[in-house]
Amino acid sequence: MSKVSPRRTDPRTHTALIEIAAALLATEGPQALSTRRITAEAGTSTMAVYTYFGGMSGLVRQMVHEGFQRLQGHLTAVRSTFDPVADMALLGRAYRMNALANPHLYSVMFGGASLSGFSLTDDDRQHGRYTLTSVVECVANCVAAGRFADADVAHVAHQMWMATHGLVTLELGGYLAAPLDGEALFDPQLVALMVGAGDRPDAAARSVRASRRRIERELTAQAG
Amino acid sequence: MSKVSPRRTDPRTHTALIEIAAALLATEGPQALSTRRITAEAGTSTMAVYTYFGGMSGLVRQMVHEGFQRLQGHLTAVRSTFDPVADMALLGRAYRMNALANPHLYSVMFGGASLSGFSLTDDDRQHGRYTLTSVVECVANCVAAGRFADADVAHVAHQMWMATHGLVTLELGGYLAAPLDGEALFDPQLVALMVGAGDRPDAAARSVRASRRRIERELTAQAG
DNA sequence: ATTGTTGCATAACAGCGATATGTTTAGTAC
DNA sequence: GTACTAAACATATCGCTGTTATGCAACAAT
Repeated sequence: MSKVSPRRTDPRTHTALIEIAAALLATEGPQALSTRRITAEAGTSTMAVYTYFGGMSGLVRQMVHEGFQRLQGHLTAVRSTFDPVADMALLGRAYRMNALANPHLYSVMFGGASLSGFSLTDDDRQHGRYTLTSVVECVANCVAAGRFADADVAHVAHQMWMATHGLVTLELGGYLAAPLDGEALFDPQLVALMVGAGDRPDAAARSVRASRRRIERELTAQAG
Repeated sequence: MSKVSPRRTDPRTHTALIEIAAALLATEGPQALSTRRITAEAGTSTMAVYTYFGGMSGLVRQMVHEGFQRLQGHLTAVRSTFDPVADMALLGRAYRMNALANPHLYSVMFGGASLSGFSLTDDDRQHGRYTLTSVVECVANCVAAGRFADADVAHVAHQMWMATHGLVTLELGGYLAAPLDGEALFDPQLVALMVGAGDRPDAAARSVRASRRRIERELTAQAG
């Protein structure tokens, strides 16, 4: 049982490969993702992809996991306030902004876009389902505050997720042409669903509208 | 000015290539779509793809157009009845069934899944937007029948489309695990949106539930 | 210093879409 | 009926892809 610790991998190369791949995916799209492009920009040989990730699929998987983590970070960054309906609007908007900021990555994460032979495993999807936990909590807050009808919380959260996901994916697919763009459709969509969830129409519209100030404040704070 | 009509293409080979490609996409997924696989099964050389479609992108584009045509056929097959809200539920269900029957094709049509270098053009998307016309008409019927509030018809139709599209894409992506599968979520999702569109909650739930008989009848009629 | 284990570069392989080149074939003109 | 033309199509090839076999270099343990 001789324990031999041979040459170790360089963690900087590991992160560099992921970052280069993510940048390539974001700027030039899925077509540009190739072992040769990535490793050339990283200054290594194509073998690095295999020693560090076991292949192209492994690298894509790491990117997807980071994408899930970033999304979750954006969602948990939305604080719970006295107005849970406005919180819900902010959650949806954060979800949409994250998707618009990384459209190709979002497609791989949720759209099922097969990228270089990569396909989601059930384990990967489990990371993605954490998306829902923030929404479930928010719906529970809405019910607790007496704003939503006391329906199945998980069902309502799924409705919110599906509606926002549908809006985002159609928008990314280019199917929401001006002047009916995603921004103009986002509020009515959320309001309609909230009304369906038991909120009174005028209250839902008012609270979504009222959340705009928080939204703009947080966006400018993030940019500055 | 001698008019010479040279050798013409064989329309049977044309349709055969598309059908083989569609079958391959449906059974083995996007990875199986290659000029060599398709032409080998068709008994021709790879050049056939280029003479008939100008390349792989052209063949995929033809498949997508046929997919749009079939979807439109399924939607227009939903007849308008005295209950436009139930019609809306049937429209959504037809949309979902068509997507579940051809998941990979649906991803290419709406998910923006880049397939062998193919990407949708604005012209292609215009075919896809015809999806909305059936929904717009149905919403207009709902408003005319006094079932929906007199809001922007196009906005409401977009909401219906986005919600159904979101449910379908998440379902295709494997994100709706049992027991919260798409079937269990479909009705609540539609009811919530219809309530948000101005329908009374109990009436919306009742009409969606009432449409089940028509749905089952038409499905069994289609199967038999 | 020797040895064992691993990182990683080089070169190669099978498969991909696309193309250049040559052959075959169908349709017209005479 | 024959000659001609232009497109259909096959063959071979190119540059690209992910992947792998091979070999060498580097580092830890003994």
